[in-house]
Amino acid sequence: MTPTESELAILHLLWTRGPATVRTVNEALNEANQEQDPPEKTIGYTTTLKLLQLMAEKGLVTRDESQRSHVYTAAVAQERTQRSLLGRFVTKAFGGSRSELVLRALGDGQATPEELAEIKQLIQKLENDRTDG
Amino acid sequence: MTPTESELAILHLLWTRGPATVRTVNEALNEANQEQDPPEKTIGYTTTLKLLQLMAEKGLVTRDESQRSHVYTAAVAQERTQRSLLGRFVTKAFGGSRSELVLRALGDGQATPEELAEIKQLIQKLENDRTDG
DNA sequence: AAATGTATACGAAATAGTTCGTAGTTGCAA
DNA sequence: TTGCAACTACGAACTATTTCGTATACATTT
Repeated sequence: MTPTESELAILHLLWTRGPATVRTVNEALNEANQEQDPPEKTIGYTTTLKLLQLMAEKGLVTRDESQRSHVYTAAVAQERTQRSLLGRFVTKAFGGSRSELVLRALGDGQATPEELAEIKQLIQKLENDRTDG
Repeated sequence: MTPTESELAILHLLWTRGPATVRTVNEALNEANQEQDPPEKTIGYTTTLKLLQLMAEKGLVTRDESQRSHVYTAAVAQERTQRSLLGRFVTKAFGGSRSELVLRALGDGQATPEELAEIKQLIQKLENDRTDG
């Protein structure tokens, strides 16, 4: 089951901050929205609640109802989800070419030297794996 | 103006194949859909027509009405559009981390040696630019 | 125990995107 | 000059997603 855009924003919060209540998620979403330029409209509490309820139905999150404030936890793995979304995205936006996507991602001068080094290492490893095996 | 998913599929055709009529676009879309697994439902002619009309209104394409069959041309640059979509995507799916996205894109063994070499070259160039300038 | 604040549940409106039927036009071939 | 095939225009249905109002329950404070 692939998350919608709003659902993804919530998943990302749960992945990075761990399990959370509706209120926590809602506040975090709105904080993130305010940091945008231009800032987005504030999201109502019940909107976030409804989204989390739908996500629970879909199996994207689980919830612990033992407390009055239910606690939601991401139920899909970050890596797997990102891979799947990336696959979709690269198909739609780059005609399936991963390298085109990577070139575009690196090609606007946003990447730090550390990031570049990290990626270079990964490529090295991939090339070695190929010649070894 | 940022294209929807369907609009993007059309833009991609126009970018790679150049200006086209509704019929050409429609047939190309359906060909692409059939190659999928599982194949998608065939898209009706008037659906594609309507999409192109909406895209023209939004300024995503221009059209030449001098012939009976109007000819549509992409009106937004591929690189600029891809950058903008990529920015959105990396924010939503990777919390803004470009390198995470790149690692994920390269890390599943789908990239060919040629692609890897190409990317290595780009990194080299980026690093040189940095030390030079 | 009443009032208040904070929860969940859920229907339904609002919005965005996609799809197509139908009407009307145009060009061409019989 | 009639008929057919292919075209555009456009309203409206349909789907998916997001948003929120309202009802109701629970816990805490007064």
